[in-house]
Amino acid sequence: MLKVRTRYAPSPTGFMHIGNLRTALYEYLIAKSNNGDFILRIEDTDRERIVLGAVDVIYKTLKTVGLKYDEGPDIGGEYGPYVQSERKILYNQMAEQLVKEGKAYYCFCTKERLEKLHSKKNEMGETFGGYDRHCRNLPPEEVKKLLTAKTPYVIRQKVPTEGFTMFEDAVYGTITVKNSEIEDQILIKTDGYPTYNFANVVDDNAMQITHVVRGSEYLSSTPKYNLLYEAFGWKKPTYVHLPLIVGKNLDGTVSKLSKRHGATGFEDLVHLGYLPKAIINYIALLGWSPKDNKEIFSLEELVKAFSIDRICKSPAVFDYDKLNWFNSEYIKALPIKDFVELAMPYFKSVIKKTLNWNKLAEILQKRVVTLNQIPEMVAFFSQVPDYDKEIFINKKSKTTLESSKLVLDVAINDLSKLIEWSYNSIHDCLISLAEKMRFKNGTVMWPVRIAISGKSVTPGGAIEILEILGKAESLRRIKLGLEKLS
RNA sequence: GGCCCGGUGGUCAAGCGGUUAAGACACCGCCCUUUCACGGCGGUAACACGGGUUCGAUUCCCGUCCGGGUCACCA
Repeated sequence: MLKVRTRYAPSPTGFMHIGNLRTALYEYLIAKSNNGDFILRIEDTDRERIVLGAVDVIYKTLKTVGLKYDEGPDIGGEYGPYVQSERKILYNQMAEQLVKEGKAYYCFCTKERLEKLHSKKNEMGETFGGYDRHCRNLPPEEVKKLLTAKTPYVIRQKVPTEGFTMFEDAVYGTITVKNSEIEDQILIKTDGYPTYNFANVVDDNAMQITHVVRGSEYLSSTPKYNLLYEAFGWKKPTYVHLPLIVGKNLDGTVSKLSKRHGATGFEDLVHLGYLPKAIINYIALLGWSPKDNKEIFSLEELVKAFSIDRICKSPAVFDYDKLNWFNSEYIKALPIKDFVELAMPYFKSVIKKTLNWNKLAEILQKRVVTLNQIPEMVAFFSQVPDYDKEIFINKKSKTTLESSKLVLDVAINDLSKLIEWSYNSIHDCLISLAEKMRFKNGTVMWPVRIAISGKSVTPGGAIEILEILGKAESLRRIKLGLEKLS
C-alpha cells in the first residue's frame, strides 16, 4: 500500500489562523495515524500579499504545538524545494506542456476587458458565468504575433463545456458538478507565477501527496483540480474536506471564523492566556469526535484515536466557554513547578516584592481559567485595593459590621502573639478565636479575609492569604480594616 | 442570483430503522466548605417543517424553509 502523505500548505500572508491550525492538525493526525508523512509546503505564489516574518510564525507555531513535519523548507526532504516560488520553472513547464497538447491556451485579454465582462453580465441580471473564452480559439498566427510582440498573457486551461465532473470526498461523499459551471481557469498569471489551484495540483502530484486535506470552502472548486489531474493523466488524491469553524457575529448569524470575531489567531489566544495544548485539544474536537466519550487528549492520544470516518460534516461554532474549560483543566493538570514558571511573569507584573510564589501558585492553580487573569487576581498581595466596608457584611457567614469589628480587634491581639507563622499555627489561632468568641468559623474568617485582601472574592481563604502575606503585613492590614470599621 | 454543502438542546456532539435520544461545556439548584472556586449530587433544555417508503422513522427518499460556502491574474 502507498504510504500516506499529507501536506500543510499555508501561504505566508499573515498570522496562523485557528482554522488553518486545525487543518494542519488533522493533516498531521491523518498522516501519523497511518504511519505516514506530514509535509510543510509554503505557497507564496501571490507576490503581493507576502508578509515578512509570516513564515517564521508558521514554523514557530507548528513547533510549539508539536506538529512535527517530516519534510519542509527548513529541514529539506526528497521532494524539495518546499517553497513554491522556488519551483516556478516547473509550473511553467507543466503549463507549456498542456498548451502543446492543446489542453491549455494563451489568453491575452486585459484585466479591463475582464472587468467589463463582469459588470456587463451583472447589468443584464445574468448569472456570472466566468470568462467568455475569447482567446480559446485564436488562430495560431495571431497567437504567434501577439507573443512576439511581447503582449502580456496568462495561460488558461481548456475546460470541457459539456458533461460533468464528479469526485468522491472522504467526508462529504460523492459530489457532482456540471462542467458548464467551471470556467477556463488560469494556470499561469501575467507575472509568470502559477495560480494557487495550479501550483497546488502540480506540487501535490510531484510530492506524492495521497490525502488532500483542506477546509470545505474548497469543496466547490475541487472539480477544477480534478480536471487538471485528468489533463495530465495523474492519479487523483483522496480528498478530505473539513467542516468550517465558524464564529458568531454580533447579529447572531455565523460566518467563517475571522478577525471579525475577536481573537482567532493562535498567537492571540496564547496572549490571552490559553495553553497551546488546550487549544489543540479543543480544536481537535471541533469537527471530529472519538468513538468513546473521552475529551482530554494529548497529541499522542489523538494520533491513536483519530480516524477520517469520524470527521463530521456540519460547521462548528468556536466556543470560548468550552475552550475555557479545557484551559482550566490543563492548568490544573500542570505540575506546580511548571505552573509557577508560567505564572511568574504575570505575578511580577503586579507584585514587585518577593512572596512565597509556590504557595501563591498553589492556591491559584485550581481557579485560574486563563493565565492573563492572574494579575487581577493577585494584585491585592501587593496592595490592598480601595474597598467598601459593606463587603464586611456577609449573610451566609453571619457577619455584620459590628461582629467584624469585634473579630478584627481580637484577631490582631491573638495573631500578634503567634511565634510561628505557618498555616497550622494561624489555623489553630483563628479557630480557637472563633470558639472563644462563640462565633462560627465563617464569622471570623470572612472579616479577616476582607481586611487582608480588600476583596470579597479571592484565590484562597483567609489562612492561606495570611500565611503568604507574612505576619507584619497581615497585622498592618487588619489594623487598617479595623480603622475602617471604627 | 447560479452552483455546492449542511440542519440533533444555547454551544461541541453520539446516534447510522425499533433507544427512557448518550456525553461534555454553559446555565440553574442542592451538598461540602473559612469566601469565590474546586469537588460531589441533581435539574432545565434538542431530532427545522411537510410529504412519502416502512409494521415502525431522528435515522432512507423528495419538497419547503433556514444556515453556511463559493463564484478573482487570493489562497
